Amino acid sequence: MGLTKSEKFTKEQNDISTFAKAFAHPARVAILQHLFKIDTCFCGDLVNEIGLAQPTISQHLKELKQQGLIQGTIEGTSVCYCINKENWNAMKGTLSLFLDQDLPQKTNCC
Amino acid sequence: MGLTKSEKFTKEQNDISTFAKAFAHPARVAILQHLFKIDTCFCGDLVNEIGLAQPTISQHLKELKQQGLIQGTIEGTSVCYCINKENWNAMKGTLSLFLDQDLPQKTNCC
DNA sequence: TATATTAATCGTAATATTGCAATGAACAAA
DNA sequence: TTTGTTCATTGCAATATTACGATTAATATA
Repeated sequence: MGLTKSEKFTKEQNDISTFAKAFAHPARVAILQHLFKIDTCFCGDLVNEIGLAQPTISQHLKELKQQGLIQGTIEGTSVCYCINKENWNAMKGTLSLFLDQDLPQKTNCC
Repeated sequence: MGLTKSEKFTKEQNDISTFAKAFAHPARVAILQHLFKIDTCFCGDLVNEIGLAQPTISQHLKELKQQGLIQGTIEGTSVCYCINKENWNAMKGTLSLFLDQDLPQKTNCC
């Protein structure tokens, strides 16, 4: 069917999976890494940096923007993107709780 | 096209996105959380715990197993699943490096 | 005004993912 | 041996994702 049954899961579980989806594609990972690395606000050379077509990059940027992980402001003909630090930290908090889970102390049985 | 162009990205970028894909679905998040919570090795009531059909759960388990995040051993007619702690920690390490990136100290320009 | 630049959007094609009914394989128990 | 239990696999349908050419919108510049 291809349709995730979100209503079967808790908000936390849906949040975690939605955050994960945000960087479940290497192009979006590359975009985010680049925005972190560049110390001036970054605009449109992501297309050169990453080897994908402009509409493709634009589409990935749109997804990241919808998730709130990045934000963009128009500057003349170009658009200036950067990390939304607040939302990034919120994501980090949610995912850290998930990743840092501890196993009950026992000898693994399998 | 629907085909990710993995060859355009670094191994690290592909690793991060592949790990993220592992829990980019709430059912897999729920499975992992349950395996963490249960203090005895877990077998097959994931189907009851989560409200999806047995083949669907089985398919999600297969993906998690292929990623190495869980492992299963056969016990009679049932299969005992648990977290592969070593690989989980490896994933945690890779993702933490990504999530803990710091922005260069500057006033946000957008 | 005309032209160039930048980036979003539209439309489309191809592949991936999700979900489940039906079936099969392995084993336990009667 | 037959029956029941548990879980994997197969096959299929529906939706989602990825990618890009063509176009559009907005602005800057000549």
